[in-house]
Order: sequence, then structure tokens, then C-alpha cells
Amino acid sequence: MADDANLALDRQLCFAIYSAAHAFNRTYKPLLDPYGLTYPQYLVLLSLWQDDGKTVKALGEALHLDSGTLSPLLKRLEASGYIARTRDRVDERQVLITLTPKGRKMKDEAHGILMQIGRAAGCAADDLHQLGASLQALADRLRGQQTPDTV
Amino acid sequence: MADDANLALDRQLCFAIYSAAHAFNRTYKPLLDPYGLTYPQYLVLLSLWQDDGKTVKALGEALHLDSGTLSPLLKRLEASGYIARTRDRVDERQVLITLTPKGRKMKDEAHGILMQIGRAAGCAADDLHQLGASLQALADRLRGQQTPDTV
DNA sequence: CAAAATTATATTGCGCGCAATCTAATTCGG
DNA sequence: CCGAATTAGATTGCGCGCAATATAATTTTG
Repeated sequence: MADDANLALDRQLCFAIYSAAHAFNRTYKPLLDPYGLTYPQYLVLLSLWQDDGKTVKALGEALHLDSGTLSPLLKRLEASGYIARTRDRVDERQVLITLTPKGRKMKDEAHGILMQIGRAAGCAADDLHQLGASLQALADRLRGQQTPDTV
Repeated sequence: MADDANLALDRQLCFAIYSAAHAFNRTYKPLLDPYGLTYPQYLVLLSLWQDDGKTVKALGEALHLDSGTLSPLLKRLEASGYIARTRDRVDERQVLITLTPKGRKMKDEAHGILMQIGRAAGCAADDLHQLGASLQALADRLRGQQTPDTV
């Protein structure tokens, strides 16, 4: 009855985002494969390069992921030698995630990877930043709607 | 050595997209749960509402997914009664995906879901379309770089 | 027309992502 | 100070996504 055209796949912003996310993933994969890293693992490293020594919880807040995702991912990152996991001596519930030398060294490679992504993405750096800002604002609005503490 | 600031998480367009995609997923989930649908399953229905009776391959091209993802997903959609899978009589390799009455009826609900998403996303419909168009162009550029037939 | 190549779909294995549940440590209330 | 609530993280189960492989049907080639 209402505008069926609005239901068209290529009109859906959510599909554009869904699809762009997969496209990025596929673009990153061959760049990260040589290092034995996945894209989410690479995001963890990005976050640690900014601020080494986060708890799992802090990482989860930065990446919007929970422990169900992070715990096994971090174990794999530890197994491949990029990070170390140590229980906090003061509060034994917390696990501190820190970069190993290998993890810190990986940062040198990241600039090259970023450049290749920039090239694949079309590289008009300012436009891309603008797009990123719009998306971040959008994601924040979406998260804001999510049954906050409606208790 | 180079601009470390460019490696900051919140400067990464790819992270904005990654994160927005998850935010959309989480927004859709409570809207689709009552129907026993997941978000990728809902995308399949969107595509079929536009054009019923696609092959698996055609669906894969519309959604940028391969049979490894679609085959089990379509089996689940069949199990929950939204679609039917029938071998093409002429070319027995192909499987035709068609909507069941339940699948067609679901379209009526979709308008309401779309409105709720629109509201959560902030609803400036034109801006959102603009954003969607930019993203689609970006995803196409990314896909264009992906080792085409460099053979 | 038979063998080889191609095509469409299915299966397996692995790594997310998330809900639900569990455990252990800390904090709060009385 | 003790039991109850809270908190941090881990585990389980399920559904994607995707690479790699398998299978069966069709097309191409000699």
C-alpha cells in the first residue's frame, strides 16, 4: 500500500552500510593475512597503539564489543604473539591487555596498510573523513535508541 | 614516523562503517526477532519482494554473498516457511528461490519496520539517502580494487 | 559423442558477534 | 564482619561470512 519503492534493496541505507562493511573486510583481508591478523584483531591493535594497557572492558567500550567476542579474540591475539594478558594484581577480576614488542612493531606496517586502503577507497581524504563523521553520528544515534536503561 | 594520528581509531572510516553496521544489526534485531528472522535473512526477503524467483547465484550477486553463506541461510529461511527452494527443471544445477504466502505477507510488516529504523537513524531522509549513495559508491570502488581478473 | 572444462550449489572449517549463562572477585548493606 | 548484590571476564550455542573443497549438471572441444 505505502511506498513499495522504499523497500527496494538499493534504497536501504542499512544495506549500503552492511555491504560497505563487507567490502572493507574483503579489502583488508589480503593486507592483513601476511601478518596472521584478522580485521577485528587489527582494530584491537589500533586501539592499543593509541593507549596501551587497557582492560578487556575498556577495549570493549572502545570497539563496542562484549567479552563474548573479545575473550576468544584476545586469546588468539595472545597466541599469535601480539599482546599479553595479565590479571590485575589489585583487582583480580580485571585482565590487562598490553602490546608485546611484536605488537608494537606491527604499528610500523600499519601506515602502509592505511595508505593502500586509502587508495582502494578512492582517497579523497577529506570526503572520506566527512563520510566517517556522518556514519559515526548515525551509529551513535542508533545506539542511543537501543533500549538504554529503560528500567 | 609518519602521522600516527591517522592511525587513531576514530579517524578510521573503516571503523565507522564496521561500527555502524553492527549498530544497525542491533537495531534491527528486536524488530525482526518476533518474526524469527535475522537481518541477512531479511535482506534476502527484501531482494525477493523486488523480484521473486531468483536463483541462488542471482541472490548472491544482489547481496554480494556467496553460496557458502547463502545455502545454509536459505535452508533456514525455508525451514521457517518464508521461501521455497526448487530445482530448475531445465538446468538442474540451479535452485530457484521463491516466496511462500508467508514470505509475501511479511512484506506488509516491512513498512512498519522501515519506519522504526528511520526513526532510530535520525530520519532526515534525504541526508540518509545521500549517505547511502556515498557508501554505495565507496563499496563499489573497494570491490573494484579486489584483484579482479588480474590473471 | 566422449573427455575436459565450466558452472551452480552444497559442505566444512574457522573467526567473529551476540545472547545467555557461569564463575570468581569485589563492593555494599546491615 | 557476613551475606547479598554487583562487576569482570570466560564459556556455550547459534548464525553469519568466507576460503577451500566437493559434487553434480551442463557446455565445450577435440
